[in-house]
Amino acid sequence: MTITDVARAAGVSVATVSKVVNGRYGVASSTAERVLEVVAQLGYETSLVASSLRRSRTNVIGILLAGFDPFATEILKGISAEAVGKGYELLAYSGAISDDNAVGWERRSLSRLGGTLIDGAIILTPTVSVPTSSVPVIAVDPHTGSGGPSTIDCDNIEGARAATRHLIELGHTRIAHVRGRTDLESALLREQGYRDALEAAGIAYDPGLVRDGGYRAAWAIDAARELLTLPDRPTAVFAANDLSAFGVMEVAHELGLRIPQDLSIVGFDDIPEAGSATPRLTTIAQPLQEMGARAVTMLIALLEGREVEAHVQLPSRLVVRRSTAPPPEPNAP
Amino acid sequence: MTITDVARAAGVSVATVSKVVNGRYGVASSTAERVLEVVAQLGYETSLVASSLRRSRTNVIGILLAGFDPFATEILKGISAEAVGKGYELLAYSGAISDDNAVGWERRSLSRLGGTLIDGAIILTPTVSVPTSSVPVIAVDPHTGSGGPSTIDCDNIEGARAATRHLIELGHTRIAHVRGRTDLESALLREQGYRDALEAAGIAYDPGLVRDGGYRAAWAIDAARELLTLPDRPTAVFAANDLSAFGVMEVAHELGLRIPQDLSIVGFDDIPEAGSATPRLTTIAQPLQEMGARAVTMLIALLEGREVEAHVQLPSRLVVRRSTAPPPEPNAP
DNA sequence: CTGAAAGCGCTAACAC
DNA sequence: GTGTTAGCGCTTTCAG
Repeated sequence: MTITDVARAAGVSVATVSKVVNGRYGVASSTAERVLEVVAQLGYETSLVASSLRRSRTNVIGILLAGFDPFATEILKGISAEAVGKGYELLAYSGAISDDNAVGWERRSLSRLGGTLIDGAIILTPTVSVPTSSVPVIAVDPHTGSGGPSTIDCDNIEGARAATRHLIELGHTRIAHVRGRTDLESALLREQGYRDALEAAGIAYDPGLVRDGGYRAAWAIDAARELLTLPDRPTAVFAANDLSAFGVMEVAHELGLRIPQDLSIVGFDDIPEAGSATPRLTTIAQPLQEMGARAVTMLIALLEGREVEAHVQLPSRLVVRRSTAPPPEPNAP
Repeated sequence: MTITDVARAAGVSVATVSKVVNGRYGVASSTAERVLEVVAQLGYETSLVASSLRRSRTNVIGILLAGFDPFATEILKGISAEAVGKGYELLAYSGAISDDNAVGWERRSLSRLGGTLIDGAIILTPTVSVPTSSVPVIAVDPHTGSGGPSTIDCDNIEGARAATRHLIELGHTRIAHVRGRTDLESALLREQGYRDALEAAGIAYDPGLVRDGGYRAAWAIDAARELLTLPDRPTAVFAANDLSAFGVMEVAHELGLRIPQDLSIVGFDDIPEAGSATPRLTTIAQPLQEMGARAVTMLIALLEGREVEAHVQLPSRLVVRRSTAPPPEPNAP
């Protein structure tokens, strides 16, 4: 089903079909009518690939991501809701991820799609600072905050402080931290917030209570196993994201520790799964859908030649559920 | 950044660059080395668009959907997890949806991407039976069960029976149903299951207790408003999906009805949001991620020329949470 | 108003 | 081993 088939069936040239399909002027209405009829009958639809190779605009917004995890899909929901009715198509692309290309996928994806297929891109959690590209770009939860494209994130440092403070206020003093992906700024900021809150409460920072979780449940499980089998094990864990928190919960369960009686856990993100975990996870909520919506608004502004802020930060918020409680042995005065 | 730039910089022809980049034989290793160096330096990446126009295979799996809603994203998670390491890239595409193209988007998307950009497609909840297409297709939660591509769904009818039976066993007799999208087979089957269970319990089917919800919260809200302001209002509602159930919950709240004391609600799907609703929603769980995973397995089989089942049905399962309880005034014996 | 022709970036025959 | 050439399906001048 190509434009040539249509042209042949309608008895006109491909050029004419192209004009009709794209609503260009300079075609007799009788001809246009006949062509449209054939188009409808044959079910012809212009090929995105071929037209994007020739055209400068495609009205397609690309969303570049490393995989469809709960964090990414939550942002996608916001993007999708905001984009509806705006005349853009959405194309979420996840390149083939393997170990040797785990870093730098966003640059690869961008050059693979950019320039022709998509008019602009929203990149979710880029691992490296995104290079100046041929198309406008918005980065969500970016690598570094300066120099690159406009970025959107939430108040990571204050969120982490609030999480840690919550545990301190419950009476915890041995608070572990399962760190995020150290190549992301958000992970660094969350660790910083954790240390800030500790310091503000006069609790000494203990590097032995911090482990890498890489924002992934699998890694967090290893981290948690080390942490929770420590001679003087922590009574609370602040995990850098909800997925890590789930990993910690799993290990706690395995070890026979009750949550929250024996171990308190706080996550970060507030993905929908957090609310339905057992017990329901106390966490720091990021307005993920709103972040996605803002990304769309900003990208469309860019596409229309308007200026946008270099950086948008949305507030984070502590959501107390059932995974946190005072420590088993209250610190006697 | 095109292949021509690389060729010029390396002092060779574009054909040679193409051969090197694609690992074809017939290039001196010294030349290959030099080209690779330039490629790395310039950060060149072959354009998906251009190569797909020329090539027959792209190693890209397309996922065609109407929008990134919780149902679709849950399946995407399963697809993504299953596809990792299999050498395929994922491209989730949502065309610009508007009112006049709400039906038939899958055919349009398929012809827009098919043939060149993607090797095969997974279509989520197609509104019409998918035509024979140029590429292999798997449909999830399809329109009709026969004639078209291979399909995947869950046991909708038994799920709906279980949902209704659960309400009946709690003592409800006035059970309303908020119907799904009537263009989808799953919606029809769920209504059938509802009627089956009613009949099995000797409860007369009352058409006045059934309303269209279109699988959408917004529509379900209208439906619920009618249902819950009925003179002899139902004491329980079976909503065709979780999103509709949320709509019903919202109206109940608005009307001052307590859930589950005054009104019991059962949903369908068990999206992550169901577990974190207040109260937590009793629902029929579909193995959404597994359905996505199976879709990938089957599509890859098709791409490799193997045969696959025409239809895969996975079990559904009642998950009792806090939104269901016996009716306010027990039916006195 | 219509069609012929060029060319988007790339790959695959085929010459050299 | 390497380069030249012909298209993939489409849009866009530019003649007719």
